[in-house]
Amino acid sequence: MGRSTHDCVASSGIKKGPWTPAEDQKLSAFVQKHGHGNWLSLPQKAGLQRCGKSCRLRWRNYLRPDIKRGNFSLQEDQTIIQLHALLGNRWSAIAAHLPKRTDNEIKNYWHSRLKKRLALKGYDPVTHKPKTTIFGFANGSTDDPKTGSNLNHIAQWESARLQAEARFVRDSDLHKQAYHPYNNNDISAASSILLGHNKDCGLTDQLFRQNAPQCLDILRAWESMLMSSDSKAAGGQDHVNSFGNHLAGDFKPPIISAISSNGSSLMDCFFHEPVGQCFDENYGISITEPFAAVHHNMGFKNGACLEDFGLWEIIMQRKNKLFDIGN
DNA sequence: AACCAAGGCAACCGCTCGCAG
DNA sequence: CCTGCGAGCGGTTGCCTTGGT
Repeated sequence: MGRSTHDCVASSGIKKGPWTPAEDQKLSAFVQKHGHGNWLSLPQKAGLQRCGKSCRLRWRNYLRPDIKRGNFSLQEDQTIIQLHALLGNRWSAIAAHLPKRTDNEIKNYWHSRLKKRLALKGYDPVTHKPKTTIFGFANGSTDDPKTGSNLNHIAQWESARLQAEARFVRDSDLHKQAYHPYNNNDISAASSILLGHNKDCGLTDQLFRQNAPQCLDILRAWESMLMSSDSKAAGGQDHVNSFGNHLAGDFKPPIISAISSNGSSLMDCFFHEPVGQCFDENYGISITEPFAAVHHNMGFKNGACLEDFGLWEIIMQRKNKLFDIGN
């Protein structure tokens, strides 16, 4: 649709290839002074021998003042891998969760580093599923009944989270069809809420609150159960505390500590980015707080990872099932 | 020192989408 | 509803750098 006439064509006078510092200077100065306005007419106004599309790309991916360059942090790695598992190759949506990073940079980083890292660990970079399980007891069965019980519990927890995500994505689509302000970034915006980014979403946030997605019901139930149990004497045998106690005697899972110490809600914990020590180094993906509790209390050595215990496969199976149903 | 292969990254290309007329 | 325009997105290309022989 009206594309070819506006694409960069190899016509005379239009320069291609790497940008020179002088060109960068011209473009930056012009955009910062006048705004970009119409990209197609910008090159002429700015005195550049480039096509508008090239200018736009250069500005977006390189010259914009709010761009962060340099190495990706551990947390950024985690976020990219998590979101790629959820969103696939939707780089712009992924970039929406990484402030100051461009979609192009993330895409390049994925192809040059993360994809290979996953492959080296034995994971399919497309499906994020382990190609094989180390101990051969996938599907939730383990030789250790206690461990198996714990893992099932964790799997339920993560399954609930994934279910919430899946349902929210569907809800988000409905909102979009009816009156939602999102465009094709709707999923990323939804995920943004889920992951605790973009605290101030304006209208989006209001819609989110007013329309209280059903997917959060399960979390509210968990939260109320947890809050009531938290007010009880320590050592109660309710669902969640027994989870913590069962794992390591007096150990209090970090998710509970978070609620009592800083007032965060379960929802916050559930959807918030995991803390650094919850990072599963072997897989290179973050895990939620309850996972960390298990991680620490089961005495996992640094070499252990989720799929070692058949857990990751369970989670991904459930996740795929949920999204299949949704679509 | 020269050559080559691999990796990283900026830039390009082709397509799609949303919007306005 | 149709068409054209402008912008955005994801895949691909090609240049430059680095490391190995």
